[in-house]
Amino acid sequence: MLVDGNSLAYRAFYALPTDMATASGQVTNAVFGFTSMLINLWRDHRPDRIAVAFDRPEPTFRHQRVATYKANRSAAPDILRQQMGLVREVIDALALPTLELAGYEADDVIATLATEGRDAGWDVIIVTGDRDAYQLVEDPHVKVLYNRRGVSDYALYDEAGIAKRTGVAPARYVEYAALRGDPSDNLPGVEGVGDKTAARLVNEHGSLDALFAGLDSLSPKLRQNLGAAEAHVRTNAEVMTLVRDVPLEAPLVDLAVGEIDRDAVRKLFDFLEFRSLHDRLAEVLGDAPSAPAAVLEAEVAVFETAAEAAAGLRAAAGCSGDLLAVAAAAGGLGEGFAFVVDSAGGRVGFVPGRLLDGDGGDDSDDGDMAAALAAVFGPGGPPVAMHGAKPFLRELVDRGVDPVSLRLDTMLAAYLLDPSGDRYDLAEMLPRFTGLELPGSDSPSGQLDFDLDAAAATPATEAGRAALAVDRLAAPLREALAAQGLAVLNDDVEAPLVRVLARMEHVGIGVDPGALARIRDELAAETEQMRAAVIAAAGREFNVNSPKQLREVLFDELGLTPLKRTKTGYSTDAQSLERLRGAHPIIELLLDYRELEKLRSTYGEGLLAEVGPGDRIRATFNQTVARTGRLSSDAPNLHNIPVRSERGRVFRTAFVAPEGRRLLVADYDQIELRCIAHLADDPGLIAAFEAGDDIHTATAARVFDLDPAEVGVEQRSKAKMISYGLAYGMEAYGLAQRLNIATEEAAVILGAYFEAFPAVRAYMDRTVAEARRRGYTETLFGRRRQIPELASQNARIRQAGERQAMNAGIQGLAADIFKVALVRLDDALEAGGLASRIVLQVHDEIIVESPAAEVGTASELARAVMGGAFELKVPLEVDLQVAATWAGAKG
DNA sequence: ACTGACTCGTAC
DNA sequence: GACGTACGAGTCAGTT
Repeated sequence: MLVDGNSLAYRAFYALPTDMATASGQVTNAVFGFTSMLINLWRDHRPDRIAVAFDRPEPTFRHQRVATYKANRSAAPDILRQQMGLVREVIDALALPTLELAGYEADDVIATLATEGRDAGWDVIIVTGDRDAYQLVEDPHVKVLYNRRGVSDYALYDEAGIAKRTGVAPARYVEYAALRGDPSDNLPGVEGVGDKTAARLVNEHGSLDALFAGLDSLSPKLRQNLGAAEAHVRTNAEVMTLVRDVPLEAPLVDLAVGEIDRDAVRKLFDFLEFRSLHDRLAEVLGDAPSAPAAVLEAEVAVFETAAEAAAGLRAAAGCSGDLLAVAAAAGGLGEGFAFVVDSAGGRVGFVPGRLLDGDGGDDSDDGDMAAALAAVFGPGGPPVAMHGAKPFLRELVDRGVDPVSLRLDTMLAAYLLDPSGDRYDLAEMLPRFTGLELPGSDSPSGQLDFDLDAAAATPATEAGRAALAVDRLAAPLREALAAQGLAVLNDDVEAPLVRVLARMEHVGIGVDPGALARIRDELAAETEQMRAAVIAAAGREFNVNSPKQLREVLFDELGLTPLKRTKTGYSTDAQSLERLRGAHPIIELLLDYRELEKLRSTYGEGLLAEVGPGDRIRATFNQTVARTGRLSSDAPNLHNIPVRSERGRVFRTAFVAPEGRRLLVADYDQIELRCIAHLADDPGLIAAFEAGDDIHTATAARVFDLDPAEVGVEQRSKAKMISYGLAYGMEAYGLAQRLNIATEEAAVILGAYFEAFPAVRAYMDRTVAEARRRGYTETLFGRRRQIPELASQNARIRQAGERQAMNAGIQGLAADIFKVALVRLDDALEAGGLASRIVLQVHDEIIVESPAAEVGTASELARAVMGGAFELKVPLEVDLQVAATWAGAKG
């Protein structure tokens, strides 16, 4: 078996996602795919010998013969090249011989050995993704195993197989390929000759000599094209013919397969985190199955009395050692929580919830328990590690304990290491970072696991295992964070932010349910009227909320012209309806109905359903959801409360400060555009901000080369649109849609923008290039985001990845700055001894509920803290409003 | 009754 | 195909 190493690694790289990486950040997709294929090949074909051939970087005779040979090849991405060394290490560990020779390609080496093997009567299988090897196929001894796509789809071709695939016999493959050309090697074929014609010509004439001698028998066009191309077809043939007598040092028979160094393999596979591959390899080699991963064993002691529990907690609080690992029971603090008592011994204590609720025994030692909780989690307590700590912290806050001691949240750490996950659970993380498994998880043997412990798992054992898992994860995660430059972001921003968010969730924001209900009721009455009007205009009853039924009405029955398609049919979205305005009275009615119904259902009904005790809404703020580092909000989502439309904005009047208090609304002015100015270091954009005037007017002045006083409304609006679209990688087409102008015109404006702010374009290009090279983007704070789409072969997916890359650095930096401001403002309000509380945040806006007497102080703090959260090359300006409701004085 | 895909619309 | 990041309401088809 002769393997083309470069070809296989290349295939593997493009077949597998580049977010496949070890905990320390080494991308492994190519080396994984390569290794996986190698193991499969071994398993399926059991060769007596295997050798792997590699290309050399030096030019070959082909480059000398054809100056443009492979000139169209772009360099392999860094993240592939990095892995070639690892591919070699895998081969070495498996003790397979490798071959390479300056001046020759891997194919030539393979051709030489294949020829030698054939002559010696051996069966030879050539493994490659390069079609040139087809010429080597020869019944009955030489076959090609051609890797089609992915890492597991390959076909074994004999002469008939090659003939079926190409239309010619292997012996004629070179002539055929010379005629059709090889775009990947930058060898053009004959104009007008593709697969089919090339095969026909070769089959009818045989050799190139015969073909060119018999041109007269061909159609005029073909004759002309062939005649014109004769020289380079002959050159193609020369270059495509593989060299069968490469001067190798040793003959085939000496290509001994060495003894596999199982220790080295284990070490390397451990480093690469190839656990399943290691098992597969062991199976193929007939080794005894490797010992199943060690199972995490926690010895859980359940405290029976409050006094016992308090003593245990105090002892834990006294241990000034490493992180104290804690885990709540699945039902939350009310059900109990566990903490690690003895890390080395795997001993864990569990405090049942009943002890916390003053039900702990004959004597009432609630005070004792509360004090003990505070001693562990409050000021002066030991550093604590948890997994997904926020709900627990929230419950502590609910119970009057101020939880300040969280240092590591393993879920947050996993998010920081790779924010693209959709969930971060302990059972998955533990084996990935430690080689341990939680009891009851699927065993690698694949057997059904009727684990009695798992079946009988109680809240105590579950929480105990979780606490110990957190304990075991702490060190490797800290290492991984440090290795990826994420330690500071974690320690100074994300981990402290958990408490800030827990406090915000605890406090909630005040609402006026009466006002909310009135808004809802009015909307309900109006939507009903609008619904009736739509039905009347349609001429029949139907469900207006159903896009499917609406499609039938608009496009089948009323005969309106559809403008846009969705996956399932014509689109009825607002943009399409807008363009149909005037075509039928129903359109206007529909647009009004949609607006009102959206407000009624999502915000009217939705918000009322979330009003809690004290007339306050307590949303959940998610810290591990948004891929860019932003926060998200749910139950309810308070990040999309309407503001742009008059009707929608009314909901903000229902978000109120209680009697005697005010809402202080502080928001960053143009933070993302300021981030762009800073990151791009664009003198023009920076100057536009420093001028302090209206940024969009200043931008328009530069783009259209005008005095700011001369900038018209239209021009300002165009500049504004570009500025907003910039962070999202908007193109001319998108701009044209927004401005309702021709794409060509939009392209001109966009061109003028980038001419006025050239460093912005340079920044965008640089960002994409760097992300493509590294496989991830990084904000100034070191926050990473993996973008595997950048390596996609699909242009649409790749371009989407490019826009994500451009956006991540910008939106991410704004998010970093904002989070710093949140943490510091919460601190500052507390340090100032104020009763003001942060009650809400919306990406660039912080809302503080402040006693009337504190409003001045709180405002100053907010402006100072937010404005000083990070130093950019442009000032960070903060707008402040104080009002009784979120609607405020002005927008 | 539940779930997930889909469409649509709201925010920054 | 064309503007990034979220969440949620409602419809609809399929499953339990």
